[in-house]
Amino acid sequence: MFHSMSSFEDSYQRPIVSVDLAIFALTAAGLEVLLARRGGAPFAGAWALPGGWIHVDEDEDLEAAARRVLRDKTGVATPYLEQVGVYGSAARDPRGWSLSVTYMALISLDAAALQQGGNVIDVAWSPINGEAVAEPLAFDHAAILKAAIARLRNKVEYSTLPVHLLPEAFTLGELQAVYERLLGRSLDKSAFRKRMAEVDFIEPIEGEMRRASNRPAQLYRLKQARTTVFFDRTI
Amino acid sequence: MFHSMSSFEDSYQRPIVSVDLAIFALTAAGLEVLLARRGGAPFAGAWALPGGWIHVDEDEDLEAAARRVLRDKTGVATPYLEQVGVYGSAARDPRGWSLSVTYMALISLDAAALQQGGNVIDVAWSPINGEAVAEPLAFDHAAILKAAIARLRNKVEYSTLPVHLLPEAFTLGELQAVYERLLGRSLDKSAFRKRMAEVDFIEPIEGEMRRASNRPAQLYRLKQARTTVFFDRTI
DNA sequence: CTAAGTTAGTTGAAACTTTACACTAAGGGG
DNA sequence: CCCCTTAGTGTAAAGTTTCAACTAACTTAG
Repeated sequence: MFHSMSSFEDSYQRPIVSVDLAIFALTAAGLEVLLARRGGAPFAGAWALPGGWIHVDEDEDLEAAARRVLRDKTGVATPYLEQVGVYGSAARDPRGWSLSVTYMALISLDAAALQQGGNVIDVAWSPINGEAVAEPLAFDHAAILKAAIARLRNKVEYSTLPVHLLPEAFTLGELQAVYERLLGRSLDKSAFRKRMAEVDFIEPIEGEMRRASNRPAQLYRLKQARTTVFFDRTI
Repeated sequence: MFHSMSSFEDSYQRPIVSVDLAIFALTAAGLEVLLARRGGAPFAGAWALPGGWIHVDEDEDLEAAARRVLRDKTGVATPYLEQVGVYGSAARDPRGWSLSVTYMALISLDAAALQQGGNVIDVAWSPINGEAVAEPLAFDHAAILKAAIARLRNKVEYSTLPVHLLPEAFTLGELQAVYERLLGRSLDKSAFRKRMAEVDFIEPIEGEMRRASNRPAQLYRLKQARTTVFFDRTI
């Protein structure tokens, strides 16, 4: 916040700062991340995490900047948003010492309406394979994405975070399926339900059921929007 | 990483970026954090987390900048260092839209040799009481410190992180005492030892014992420096 | 030389949790 | 109206944690 010669504070060269997002959704194919194809240099034509500069006169704070990027690319206004970290070095951007403040967002696919525009010539979902995506990514975005995937996968083990990949109303079976797809292993039904009941973060929607050619299932919703609860054991 | 009109990229006003550190150590009084008293405006005379600008021509990356600040203030070269987050907004610094990249460091008190200099008129350890420090802090450093304390306290529950508050050689009794002081509750000796053995992150130093007027205790060291292991249950 | 005091390190029974799996429930489709 | 499927619950066996007591090894006091 201060340096060794405060009268020189504005003569220090400032790094470039961007806000970049790893926006995750579950599709039929599995976990996918939203990528944007760059229209201009550097890395013109390459895929990258969607992002943008901080608009000093428009963004109140970092999270507002992240929400603006998310809204511009997906049309989604209030998803789960979490800071993953900052990546900064002299080498990561040919234009100079730069800094990427990275957020991850979890959205329900049915809420997204992809948007192009700006300096981006294409926007698309890309399936995640292990800890990466098939396309080579601009800058150090492959490393950033890897960190975001690790964070997401890790939190699945001990939190209610995956609920944000589902639409507002969902059944316990659907929630369990989300956990199982993210973890890559199957879970015991009764243990899963006990854990979810214990942390008390969802509530049944009175009288609403998911109907199919079998016993109907109770629909649930999040108790307080945007809350994540942590278990004290792994799931 | 890119914005809506790339040819304007340099006309966007860049935020101010600093790297600030919450440096923790355990003293006889308990958990303390290192504070620096500001010599110049803004907040001249106020206590703040030690920090500095990124030196674009000197720091290779963010962590190098954090290590430089740590070395300058404490003389410590290779402690445990972890990024806590970025705090950025239009309002947090009167000089304009600014960004604080915050790290927390855990050091063993006996390794530190406090250093003044630069734009700082005093450096001192301040005891942590609950989730704050007695002194009012400059900028939003109280909120940043609160987040760092929460992160530390939380990680004590399920990781081997507290080991970094001890000197290189320590006994299991000393390690348990660190956990107990941070958690504010006592732990069962046999359960504690079982957990530590299970995650296999320390090793006995052959033939070295802590001697006192009682049965001598085996000294241990970290197996690989700077590694933190996570338990899959709370301690 | 020995007894008392202190902390190190181990052991085991009882209480509690988790796991695996089987069971009952409720619908639609043939 | 039987069969199939998925929802939701129950329970015995296996595994973990807790609590507390035990043995070990040293110093100091007498």
